[in-house]
Amino acid sequence: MSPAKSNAKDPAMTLDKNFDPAAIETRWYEHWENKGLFRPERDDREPFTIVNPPPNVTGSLHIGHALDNTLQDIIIRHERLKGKDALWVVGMDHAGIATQMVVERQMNERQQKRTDFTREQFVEKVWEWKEESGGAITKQLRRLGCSMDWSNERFTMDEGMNEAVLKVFVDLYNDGLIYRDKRLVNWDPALKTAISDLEVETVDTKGSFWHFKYPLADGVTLDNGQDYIEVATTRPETMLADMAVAVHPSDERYKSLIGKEIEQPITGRRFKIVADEHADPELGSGAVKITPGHDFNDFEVGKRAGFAASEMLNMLDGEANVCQTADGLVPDEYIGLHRFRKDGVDGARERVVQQLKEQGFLIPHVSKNKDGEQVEHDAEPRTIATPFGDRGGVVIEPWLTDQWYVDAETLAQPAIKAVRDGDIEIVPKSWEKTYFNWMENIQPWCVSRQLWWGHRIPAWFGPEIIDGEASDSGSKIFVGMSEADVIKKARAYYPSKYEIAFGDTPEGLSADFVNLVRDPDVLDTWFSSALWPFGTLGWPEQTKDLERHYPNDLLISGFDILFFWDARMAMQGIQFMKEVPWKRLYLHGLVRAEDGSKMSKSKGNVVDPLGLIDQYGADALRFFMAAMESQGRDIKMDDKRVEGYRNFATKLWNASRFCEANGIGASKTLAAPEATLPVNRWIISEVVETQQALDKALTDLRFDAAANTIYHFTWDRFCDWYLELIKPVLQGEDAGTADETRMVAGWVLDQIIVMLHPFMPFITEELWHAMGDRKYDLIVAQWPAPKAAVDADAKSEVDWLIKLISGVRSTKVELNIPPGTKMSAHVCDGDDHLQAKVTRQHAALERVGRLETISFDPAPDGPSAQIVVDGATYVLPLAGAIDIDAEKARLNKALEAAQKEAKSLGGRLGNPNFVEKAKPEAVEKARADLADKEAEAGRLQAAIDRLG
RNA sequence: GGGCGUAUAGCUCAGUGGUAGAGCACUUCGUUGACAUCGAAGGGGUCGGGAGUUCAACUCUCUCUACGCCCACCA
Repeated sequence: MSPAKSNAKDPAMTLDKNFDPAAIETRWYEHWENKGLFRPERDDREPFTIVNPPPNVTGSLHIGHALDNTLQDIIIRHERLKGKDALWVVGMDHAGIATQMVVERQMNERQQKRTDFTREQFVEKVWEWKEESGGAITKQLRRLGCSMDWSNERFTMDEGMNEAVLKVFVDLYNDGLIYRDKRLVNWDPALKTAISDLEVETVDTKGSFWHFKYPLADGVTLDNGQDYIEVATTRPETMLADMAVAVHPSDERYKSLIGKEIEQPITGRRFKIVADEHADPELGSGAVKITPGHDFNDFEVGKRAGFAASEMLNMLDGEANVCQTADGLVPDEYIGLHRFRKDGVDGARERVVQQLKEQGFLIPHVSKNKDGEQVEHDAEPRTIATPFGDRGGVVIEPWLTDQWYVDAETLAQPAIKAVRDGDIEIVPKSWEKTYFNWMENIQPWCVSRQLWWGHRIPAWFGPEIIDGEASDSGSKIFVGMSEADVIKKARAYYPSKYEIAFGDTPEGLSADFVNLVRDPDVLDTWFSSALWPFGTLGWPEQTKDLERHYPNDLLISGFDILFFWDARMAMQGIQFMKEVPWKRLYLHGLVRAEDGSKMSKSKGNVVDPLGLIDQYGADALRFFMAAMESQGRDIKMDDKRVEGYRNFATKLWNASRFCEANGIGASKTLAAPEATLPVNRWIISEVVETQQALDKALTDLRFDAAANTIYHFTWDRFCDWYLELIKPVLQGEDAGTADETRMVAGWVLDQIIVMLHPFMPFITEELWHAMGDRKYDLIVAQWPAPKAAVDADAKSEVDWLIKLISGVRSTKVELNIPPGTKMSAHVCDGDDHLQAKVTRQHAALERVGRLETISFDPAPDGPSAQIVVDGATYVLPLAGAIDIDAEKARLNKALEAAQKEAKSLGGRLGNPNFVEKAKPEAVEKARADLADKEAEAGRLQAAIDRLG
């Protein structure tokens, strides 16, 4: 059964004259999927497993996906063809922030906002959006030809994954590996949520460095009588929450001031000058203002200075507008201002600078202008490494909040060991160092997000019992798989006089009941995707899939998510499965624009893979990705190259048409046919070598080498030589050899189709069926098993044939002889062996080489061209006038090349050190090569002499 | 500040301890029924600079230069 359409002009031919990818791709994809061929029943076979990095439900296929998924599909199709129970797990990521943003944006367009709805209503709307508009990418992955197991498509928020996430959270909590802590987090004021360190992108931006006088209180002065200490900052607005000034303990200038106080000019707050190593005497004035609530360094300094996190002043609200600090010292006119200039309105930063300037506390920056005159500025211009949220796009604010943290340091240890011990092999190996470096310096992972879309944290807060009575602290935490679970735990905690109730809003406590309020936060999306390798296989249930397919064999991902995803899978996988998630981790690079720059929407240089598929076909795009993927390098986009692989597909198409027209069809055997003709034995040998090279390349994850191997075999060996050489056989009178050749050619074409299938699944499936009736589809066919060895004699004979024909051709071009001219040759120094070869190959020599006769008689006198191949000289008499000078020049060029090589080899062999110290094989080879080259030079010289 | 990577033909890139390869581009020729999305034949590189190890280095080591990326608390 073949869905191939047959609208060929020639009714005897199945294949159209032209190959049109668009005409076959959809058809074959639907065929495979409908027949369930992406996951054939193979419970008895060796499993092979890859999980696909779940794309965002909001996403659409970009060029990076095309690369990532092509590579995975090549591997999974290869393993499937090798007969394994190949499983490629697929699904989508709920992408908390991204998805919530998309839905909120849609609401904004309708003049609505998230907070117009209840949380439940909003989440319901997100689900609706997901059902209607989400997952466009899954259709696009199908267009690329990816053979993942759609029948078990997963979602990071489906029931099974929810279960897994819950259990992981609860177990980690019970083991003390998840905890709640109050500390500074990266706060995104646009999204109003905490984000993890990894989601912060530091960008160099132009900023200012302001210098201020901080007046010393109580009439204290420096030795020089100065009544202030100079501090400098890039963030003057944080002065509203300054709690100290730090100087280096050994800084002589300020030693006397340690312990003395500052009176902050705007807030009037008094605080101490403290000694701390953090202050760098070399930098600025050597004194640094300390804002523990709004700076990561200052937070640490503040702790060392004796402030508890709960005492640290906060002056910003969730949207980074100024709010009153706990001590009430922020002047009213600042309350509500944005942290800095926004929408053309000055913010706290500008206001602070202005006020201090007016009060005389600003120390101007002095610089020289073009004319050498001194000019004063408010601040020194400076490049500042500024943190931005990777989603929200605004400057991140270090903000003091309570959040949930994963003890990544503990989880990292076995994950580090797994790579060290080789339980996980990272390919290319150079990434190991990056992995170790990050893992060994890993910080607590902030996993709570102040969003509505995501896995809600299974933690409930209740009043703490103090002295047998419920306090109003709300700081007692219950973590459980369900409310029932939590009730049980709460019951055990609270004295029996208390009833326990759940409520979403804390109510005033009555004497006889306590409210448990669920944490409103959700988990970081990466928290759930970290469980992908086992959560998708059924965990926490002990399913058969889990048993068979965990650990996965391989993970392919871009290096850009090594920390986000790969490393966290390693940690969680080992923690919960006691085994690594995958045996190998392959990291590929980025696909860059043609000019080498990073593709980005803002630059407008994004290449749409679907456009390339439309233009050149999915097969061509896939082959491009494979051919360009060499380990450890980014890929530069190159349309011309994609076009080249489209041409390759066309070439194969036409070769198949040739076969079909000549009665060559589907092979009946898996093993190579028995063959007698050298050309057939030769091509079988080439298949054997190609298959070995291809398997090795794929095992080594050398996609480029794999692609090039099959490309060159198909085009250079099979099309350019084999098909040409068998033409005379197919049209010859000997029915026996013609039949043998048809068998062999059909078998070789089958091997090509199978070996090429992982790279170009569509055209190969089409050809597979077009070439004859098949018992099964190519996608589940068998990988080549030629059961044949390389035939050295056949190889040597065909190599000679190719050299001779090539020699004749280049001679003609160089002597300006029309290529179609038929010639005859006389052999000098030929032996019986050569005579036998000539006899066997006379048809090919005549048809392909245009040598009508090859005589072993001496050549007649007269003008001739001469070719030296493998120890014999072929003299080609020329009918017309020969350009003697051109022929001499040609022969001389060859002679010089041979002499040059002979000289080099001779020189090497003349060096006693070489003969003594080099490997014997190397010496032996040099001797043999020298003999060959000298003989060749001799023949060429003789040929030149003959010309007179 | 630390780490990693890359520098090979006009362009994009492979490559091996023993005198350099591919695709595209370029030149010349070609419509003998698979293919002009093609065929044939060519031109083109002191393998970033320097030093070292070695009989031998494009390949190993060091160093310099240029570019790229990642991580990091310089107010």
